[in-house]
Amino acid sequence: MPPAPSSADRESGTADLHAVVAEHLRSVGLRYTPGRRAVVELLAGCGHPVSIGDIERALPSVPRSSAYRHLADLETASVVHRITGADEFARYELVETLTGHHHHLMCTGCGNVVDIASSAAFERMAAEHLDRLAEAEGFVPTSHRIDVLGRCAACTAAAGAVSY
Amino acid sequence: MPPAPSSADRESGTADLHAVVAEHLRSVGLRYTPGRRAVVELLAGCGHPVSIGDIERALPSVPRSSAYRHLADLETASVVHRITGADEFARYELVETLTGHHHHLMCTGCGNVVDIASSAAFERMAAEHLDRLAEAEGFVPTSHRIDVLGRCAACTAAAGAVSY
DNA sequence: TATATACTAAGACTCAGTCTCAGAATATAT
DNA sequence: ATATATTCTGAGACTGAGTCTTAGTATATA
Repeated sequence: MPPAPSSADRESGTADLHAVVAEHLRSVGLRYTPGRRAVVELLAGCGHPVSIGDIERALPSVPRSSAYRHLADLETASVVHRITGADEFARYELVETLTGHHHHLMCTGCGNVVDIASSAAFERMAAEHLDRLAEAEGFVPTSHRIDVLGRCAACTAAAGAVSY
Repeated sequence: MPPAPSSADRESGTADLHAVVAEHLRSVGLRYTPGRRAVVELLAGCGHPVSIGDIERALPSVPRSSAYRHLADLETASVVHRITGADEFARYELVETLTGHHHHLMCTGCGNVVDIASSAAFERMAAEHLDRLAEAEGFVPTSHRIDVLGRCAACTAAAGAVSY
C-alpha cells in the first residue's frame, strides 16, 4: 500500500485518499456515502483537527447528529482519530497513516489546534525513551501524544490589548 | 480509600504542603476549609490524577457539587491542575510546582492515569525542541504535555481473556 | 420488481459539569 | 459577647456536548 504523502501535493493525492477511505469503510461493512465523503474532504482540506463547531460551520447541510455519526463510523473504520484539546471540545483529524505522524500546538486561549511535524531523530529518541518508561510500569504502550500548550499568535495579540 | 502512602517521606512533607496550599488560597481571598483540605489530601496521598468518580468514592461525605467547586477553587489558586485523559472524564492532580514535572501513562482500557518521571536530559532536549517548533508557528509556548497511551497491566491481562 | 440492508434527519435523551440560592460557618467590628 | 459582613457549603435545578431512537430514504442484490 502506498504510504500516502501528505501536505505537498494534496490535490493529486485526493483520489488516492478517497480510494483508501472507501476501502477502509468497506472492510467494516460501511459505504462511502456523500455525507461521509464531505466530512473526509473537510478533514483532509483543513490540515488541522476540527471541532464539531467547525464542521457545522463548514458543512451547514450536514445535521449535527449525522456529523457525529459520520465521525464515529469513520473512527471505527480507522480513518478518523478523535483528540481532546486544551478546551472541553473534542476535535477530529485523519489518522496518522493518512497524514503522517505529527504533534499538536494547542492554544489555551481559543482552543484551536495546529499540526506540527517533528524531526525523525527526536521522534525515534522520544519513542524509545517513553516506551521504556511505560514498560517499567507494566504498561503496553501503543502510541504517544506530545502537545505544546500556549497562546497562538492571534490570542497573544488579543491578550496584549485586553487587560481584563 | 485506604491510606497506603507509597513513600514514607511523604508524611514529613504534608505539613509544608498544607502551608503552601493555605498560602496560595489566601492570596486569592479563599480559606483553607476542611472540604478543600480533604480534596488536597486525597490528591497528595493518591499520587496520580483522580477523577470525580474517584473523589466521590474516597470522600463520600463530600457532595459532588462541592467537589467540583473545591477543584475549581483550588485551580484558581494554582494548587490543582485539570487534565483530560484517554476517556471522557476530567482528572485532577496537584500542580507541578508541588509534585515536580512529570508525564502520564494513560490506559485506553480503563482510563486510569499513572505518573511517570522522565530524565532531566530528555526533558531539556524535548522542551528545547518543542519550544522551537512552537515559535516557528507564532505560538508562545507555556508548557508541554507528553502522554503515553496504552494498556495497563490489568487491562492487558483482561484483554487476553476476552476475545470480543 | 421485490427484498434486504445500510443510511439519514430530527429530535428526544443522557449525564458530566455548572449555576443558583438559602442557610451555615467563620472572620471582623463594635 | 453581640452584631455584621463575608465566605463557604449542600441540594438540586440547569446546560449542553454527545448519544440513541425512530421513521423513513437510498442503495445493493436477486
